[in-house]
Amino acid sequence: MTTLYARFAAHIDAALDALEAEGILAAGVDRRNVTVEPPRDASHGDLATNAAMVLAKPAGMNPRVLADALTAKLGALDEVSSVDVAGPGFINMRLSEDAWRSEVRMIADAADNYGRSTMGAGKTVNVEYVSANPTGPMHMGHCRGAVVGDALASLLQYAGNKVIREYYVNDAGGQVDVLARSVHLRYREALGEDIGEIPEGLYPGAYLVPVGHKLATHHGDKFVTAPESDWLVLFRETAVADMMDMIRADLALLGIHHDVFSSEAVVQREKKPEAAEAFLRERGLVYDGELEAPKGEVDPDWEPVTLPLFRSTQFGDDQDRPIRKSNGSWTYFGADMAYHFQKAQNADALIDIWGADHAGTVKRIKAAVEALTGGTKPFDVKLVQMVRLLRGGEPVKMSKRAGNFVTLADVVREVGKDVVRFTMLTRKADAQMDFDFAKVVEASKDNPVFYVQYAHARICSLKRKVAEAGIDAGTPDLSLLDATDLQLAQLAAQFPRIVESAAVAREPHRIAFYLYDLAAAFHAYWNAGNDDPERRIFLVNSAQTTSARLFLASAIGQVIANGLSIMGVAAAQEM
RNA sequence: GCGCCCGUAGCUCAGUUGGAUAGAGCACGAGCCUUCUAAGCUUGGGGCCGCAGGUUCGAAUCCUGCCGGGCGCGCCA
Repeated sequence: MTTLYARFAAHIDAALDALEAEGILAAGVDRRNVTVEPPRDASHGDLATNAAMVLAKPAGMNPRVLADALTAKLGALDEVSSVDVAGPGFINMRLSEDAWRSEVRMIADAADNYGRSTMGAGKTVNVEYVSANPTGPMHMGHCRGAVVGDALASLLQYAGNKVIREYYVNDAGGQVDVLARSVHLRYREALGEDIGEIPEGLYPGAYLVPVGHKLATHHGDKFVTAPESDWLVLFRETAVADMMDMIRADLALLGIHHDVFSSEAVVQREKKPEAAEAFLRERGLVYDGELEAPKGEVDPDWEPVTLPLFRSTQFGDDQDRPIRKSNGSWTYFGADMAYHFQKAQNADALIDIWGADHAGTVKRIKAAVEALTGGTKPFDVKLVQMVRLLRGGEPVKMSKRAGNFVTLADVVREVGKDVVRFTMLTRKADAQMDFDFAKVVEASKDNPVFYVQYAHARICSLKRKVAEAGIDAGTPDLSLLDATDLQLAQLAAQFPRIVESAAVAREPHRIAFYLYDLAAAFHAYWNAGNDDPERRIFLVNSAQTTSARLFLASAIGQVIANGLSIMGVAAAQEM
């Protein structure tokens, strides 16, 4: 038993096969653009397909002729009550009520698995997200990418992919040396020294105090006056490890757990960049050359230097990119390139979630992945736009310098994990968004989190009431569901295709918008009972109808719960 | 100067990958609670989908050029 939309896609495919066998349709015409969807206007029918229009031209046929031939086949199906051709060649189908009833039953049978797809065919997708520098706690700047990446990973799993959730720890650059020096100050402080103001350029945050204490406890004062070379590595590794513990704890507050943490330092220690460079040099994709002077503001200190450059212009970049600095060490890009090569070894496809401020480097890394994998590993970079933090419409002031940035932990503590996660998914990732502390906790339909939760809570409440009344809802007679009831089923039946299209587009926000629509339809259904008592779900005088409608309502609740689970949001039992 | 993203109702945003008469919420107007959660529902007005061309049966969606906004353009990370 397959879901309704999947089944009709198969029906249409079979009908086209039959037409090919009968010689009506030329064989081998590409069917990829054929779709089955609900028509925009419900008066057109329950399902529509564009098959005739899409296939007519490549098959050298008149769309109406093809549509008529298809119509004859589709009209013969038991589930179809009527078919007609409209406009330029749309085929509109109206389904029997039993088709929708059986979909309701299917939701109940599949339960937590309703909407799961095999589309991903078990292919492994590596999703790299967060990857915040290990120099302090998570702040709100990291939040959206974290939620979008995590929800996308869940979505892909739901759509049939194996998923690796990965975090790239940038523990090899200059910023972790700065971290180590900042910790050295805190270490001296822990030993009783008055360190005064934290100098410009070091991390001022108090979160480094415990790291200093720990080092003081373990090592006493032997590094106080020692040269930096004696303690830098130890302090750096200790600090990074502690920062990563903090970050993991922060992510756990959002329900986020990565499978793999990859260290940039380890990538370098294992000579991965050297291997990548050698591979690319062999193919003439790395060469020694000079960079052009930067455009825009003229830097008086600019001097041309010969560096090993990756030929990213060959893949559409504006400029070839250096993989090593003049001192011989790896650039961020040089190491990152090797890191992506490493990820590609264990996955069929790669996805990175980046902040929009890194948009400028997308081309070079895509170029590198293409060069290193010969284009065999699809690789997407999803950019996540900035979030503006507001409180009652006023921007929240933040200063990184002063160390008073808004931490993720604070926000989760204030408004809750579910609100943060849902809200972050109520916009396309590449659109800027506002996050207003006042609005996201508002209990109104202005706030989609509550609106969707409320629908689920109402359904749960209903189940409790019916159970308390001692009605046996075990074997409902679904023939008691009428056309009005079944409209809800039609919307619920779309869930599997929403999951698939969201997974293909890599846009988890579509789940949020769909759930909002479904919740709206349920609230309307519920309220119909306020105007007309006969339309209530719980009818005291009819256990039969009550159990049928409760079965339907439970199915809606199931779909809401499944959607929320993809988003990582709890389905409220009561509110 | 160059690159990326964006431009849809007064405001905040969707728009099923090119489909039929472009949709929600907020705000504004008019209604709906003795009984399943009114934290809700019903209903009205409101649009040159930034502009101009192009591609085709068909464009908010794809291409080109403008206009306007955001982000980014170092051997940083």
